[in-house]
Amino acid sequence: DRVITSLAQTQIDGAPLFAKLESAGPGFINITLTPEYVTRQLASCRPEHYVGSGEDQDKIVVVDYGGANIAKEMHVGHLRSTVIGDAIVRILGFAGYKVIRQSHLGDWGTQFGMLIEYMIENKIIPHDLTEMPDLTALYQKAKIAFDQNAGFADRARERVVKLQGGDQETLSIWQHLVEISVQYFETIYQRLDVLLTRQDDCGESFYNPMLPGIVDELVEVGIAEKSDGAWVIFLDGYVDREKKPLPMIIQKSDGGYLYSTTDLAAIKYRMSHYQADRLIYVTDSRQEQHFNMVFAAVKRTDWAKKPVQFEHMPFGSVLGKDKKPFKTRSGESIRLSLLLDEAEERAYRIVNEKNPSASEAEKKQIAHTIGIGALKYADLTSERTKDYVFDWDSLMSFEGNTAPYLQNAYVRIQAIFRRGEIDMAQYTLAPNRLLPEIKITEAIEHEMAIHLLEFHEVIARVVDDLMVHKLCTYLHQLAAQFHRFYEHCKILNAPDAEAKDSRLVFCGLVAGTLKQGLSLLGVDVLEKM
RNA sequence: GCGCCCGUAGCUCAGUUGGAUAGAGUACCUGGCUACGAACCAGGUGGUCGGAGGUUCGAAUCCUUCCGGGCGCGCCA
Repeated sequence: DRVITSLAQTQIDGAPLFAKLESAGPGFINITLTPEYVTRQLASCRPEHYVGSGEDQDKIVVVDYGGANIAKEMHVGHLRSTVIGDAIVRILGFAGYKVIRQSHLGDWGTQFGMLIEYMIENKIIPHDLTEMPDLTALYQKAKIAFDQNAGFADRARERVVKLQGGDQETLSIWQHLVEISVQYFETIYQRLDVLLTRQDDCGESFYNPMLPGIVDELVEVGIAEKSDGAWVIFLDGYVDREKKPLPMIIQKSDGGYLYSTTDLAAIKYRMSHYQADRLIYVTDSRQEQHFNMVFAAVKRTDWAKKPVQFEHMPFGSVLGKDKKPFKTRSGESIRLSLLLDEAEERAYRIVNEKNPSASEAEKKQIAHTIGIGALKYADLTSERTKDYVFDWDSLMSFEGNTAPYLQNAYVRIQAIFRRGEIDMAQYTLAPNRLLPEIKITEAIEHEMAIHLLEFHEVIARVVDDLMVHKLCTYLHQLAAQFHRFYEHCKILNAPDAEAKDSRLVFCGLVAGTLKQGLSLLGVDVLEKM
């Protein structure tokens, strides 16, 4: 406060240089940054404004997206973790982190015994299964057999033992199933335009060989103990229904391992192999207790060779308009591929209506960009820990706080430069380029200028608290200010050449900020829409 | 029963870490395209911030307690 006050009192020739102070009732003062000060700040903007602060340079962060299950279609929950994870990966990368993406696929365990046993018993040869729908059909049949036929269930569990023991036939079928699933995941990643690729897939099977060593070590150092025949870790503050201490089980009494064991192994591996400084887990909020327990257990080990930050980045469920989990009428999860189809179809209809003269290829491209963009933005714009209500009509109306509103501001700016036959590059930040002078004459320009200067602060906050929606709020405000500016101030027909230049600088800075900001959310901008 | 999260306009959501008269979008009403793209803008209606106490100059925000909702709670992931 004292800094602000002293800045505010700095004057040249009796006029305030940085800020104007006004009384605002007893005990309050208004501090308004002067146009002169804001102009100077904006003029000193460098391209670095758009390439992050670099304060976290060289820090290593591992982002775990949770994992889809092999042999199952992805659904809205996976969309959420993929989109939120992608945004935070981009933002941390922008801020200077070395980011390592990890998709913790569910590619191991009982369900594979079930699938593989079913295939062998029913003489289904792997070669006949080529795409995801083949696997989901198989999964459904195998699941029914598993639930209704106790003999089959036993044989499926034996099959798991064979899989873990490295039995050739079992393993080769398993690899085939994984391959089909991974290819399917990759097509979804590509449709979503996320950074995730199959190189980032690192499923539970990867950690399987490490599990016995993890348990042995924890037993040896006395962190794990035996309870009811299982190896467990007791952690302070966790009790069960009968108020008895609630342990985290790391090895079942039958010798099997659990997901907590796998997560422990993954953390150890990420700390030693990747030298991670920060570990972020993007998963459903229902897993919060699980991760807190795993983190608490890790803190009792000596695995960390330097300070490591563990964070669970939970997100709420997706609900339908009836406030119940977003599902089809028959109660199944909605297949992600169909969801993406619908987003693009709805977008196409609107593009077709608003921009009928565009070529078919252009319409398709625009529909993809705004359809997927709107879908992703909707997932990112609300506070992520809350459940979120999915409503096609408001999501795809493309009015209000949606991705197309932001994209439209960018498109309007492109249209100005196109119409004026002006090279936008002259008005965008680049090394060794001096932008024309900014002259603030209207209140909206003043407001927008201050807001433009706050971009890096917003990024810094999101890097810190991982609340991506703050970036959405920032960008929406910027777009709204631009739309108001656009309605209120003539740009190409500005009163004089200097005003025109100044306003074009605003256009260039807003366009650059919107493009950068949206790209951090994984949303593309367009020249026309 | 224990633990975590939540309750803000009819609906969907923000609220800068305790500041001024609580803000957007949507819906509804009104106005604006012979001016750079109307997927836009301007104005209006709409609130006991779940209830009650407390902390203090000051509370949607912090504490306590009720009411209402969601989720988790030993060998599933």
